[in-house]
Amino acid sequence: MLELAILGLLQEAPMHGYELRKELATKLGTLRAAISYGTLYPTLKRLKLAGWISEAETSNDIIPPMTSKRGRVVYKITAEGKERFADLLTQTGPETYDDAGFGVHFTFFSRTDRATRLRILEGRRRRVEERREGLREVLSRAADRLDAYTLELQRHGLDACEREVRWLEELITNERSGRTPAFRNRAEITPEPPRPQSDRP
Amino acid sequence: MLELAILGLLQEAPMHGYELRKELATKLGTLRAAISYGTLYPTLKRLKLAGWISEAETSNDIIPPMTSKRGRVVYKITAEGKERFADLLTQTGPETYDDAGFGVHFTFFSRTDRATRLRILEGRRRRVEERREGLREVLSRAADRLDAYTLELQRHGLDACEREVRWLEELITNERSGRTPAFRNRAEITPEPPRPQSDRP
DNA sequence: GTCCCGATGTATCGGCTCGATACATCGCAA
DNA sequence: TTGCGATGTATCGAGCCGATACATCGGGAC
Repeated sequence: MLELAILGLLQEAPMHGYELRKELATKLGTLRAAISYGTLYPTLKRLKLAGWISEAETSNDIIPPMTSKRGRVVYKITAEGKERFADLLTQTGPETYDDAGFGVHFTFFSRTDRATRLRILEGRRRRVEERREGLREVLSRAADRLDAYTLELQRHGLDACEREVRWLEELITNERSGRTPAFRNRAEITPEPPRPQSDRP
Repeated sequence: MLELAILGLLQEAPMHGYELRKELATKLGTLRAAISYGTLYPTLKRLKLAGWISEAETSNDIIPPMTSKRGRVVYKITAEGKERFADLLTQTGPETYDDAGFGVHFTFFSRTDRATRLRILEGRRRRVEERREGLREVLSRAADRLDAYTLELQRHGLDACEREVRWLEELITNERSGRTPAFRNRAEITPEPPRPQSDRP
């Protein structure tokens, strides 16, 4: 999964490890806090060894922010890497439908075809529905065996599942009807009834 | 975290691995699908080595469903294990506030004191609020740099965060006002005030 | 002036966890 | 009678995280 994410980001621009991590954090921030270095650097090594990525020349610095030339290693994607990316993006397995896998695939949805998008959305929906049914099962069958806190947790989980299923169904409908980029057609991000902190002068 | 969960379950009744896994799946099913055997059995070994749990005699079978005496190993918690459980339940660190840790702690909330419950609820709220702020940041600052799908994912994540914060605040209010077992006051799943878990014939 | 801290940057190590796999027994149905 | 699914214990490889180490740079405190 991390492999897919790295290839996807490097396809946009060459980057070094530190930058990749930050980019990963903002784009995939929905799923995990940030990838750890203990994962990132060995993976970069592995991808380089496999030939999907290669070190870019440090001479012409594409990246503006930093100045001098310490150890910084800039990677770029290779032609084989692009093929690999396309393959990974299209291939689906069970791991495609859990939180991390779905998030990464979804992030790169604009780079794949509608059929794949639909397949993944429906697979994810199936997965969440299974979880939902499991929770309903527990709540209806084992409710008397569980204490109030455990029950409350299950209810909250059930709620989240139902909400996600609805979200997925909306997205699926959009895909089917041709409106590719899914979203709330509201022009703003903030319906947000009360007044949180969205005032910016 | 798994350690805490196992000790908690074994405090209710002696169990063997397979049973623990099922119990884990229903009680903590909200967080993860089910713990894998590759994790469970080594952990049981480790806990036994540490002295927190011990093998129960297979002679008198406490568990009704199964019959004969294959390899089945039934574990029970030791006195040291109970202390350990109480410690783990009270101690809080950063890992207490991520999904898995919070879920396990919450599941055993009825076995700890109100002060600890409040501390954990507030810690979790802080954590989710941080994530929420991060997402708002991205949505307001980097919105033009991201494609529609990525944005939609962030929005969905933000939504989930806001929802969880509201849920946590409700729970915190309940705790503060003395209404210990948190719940929707709907009668549907039994208010459950007068029956903790101390019934064993 | 200098000294320390936080951001930038690469890298490794131990430990937890998962998924796959292997092996073995039991009850039941084709 | 055969064989399949549930029950049950156990190991292995690989991915990932958190902690840690090391090194440079810019800027603010003193």
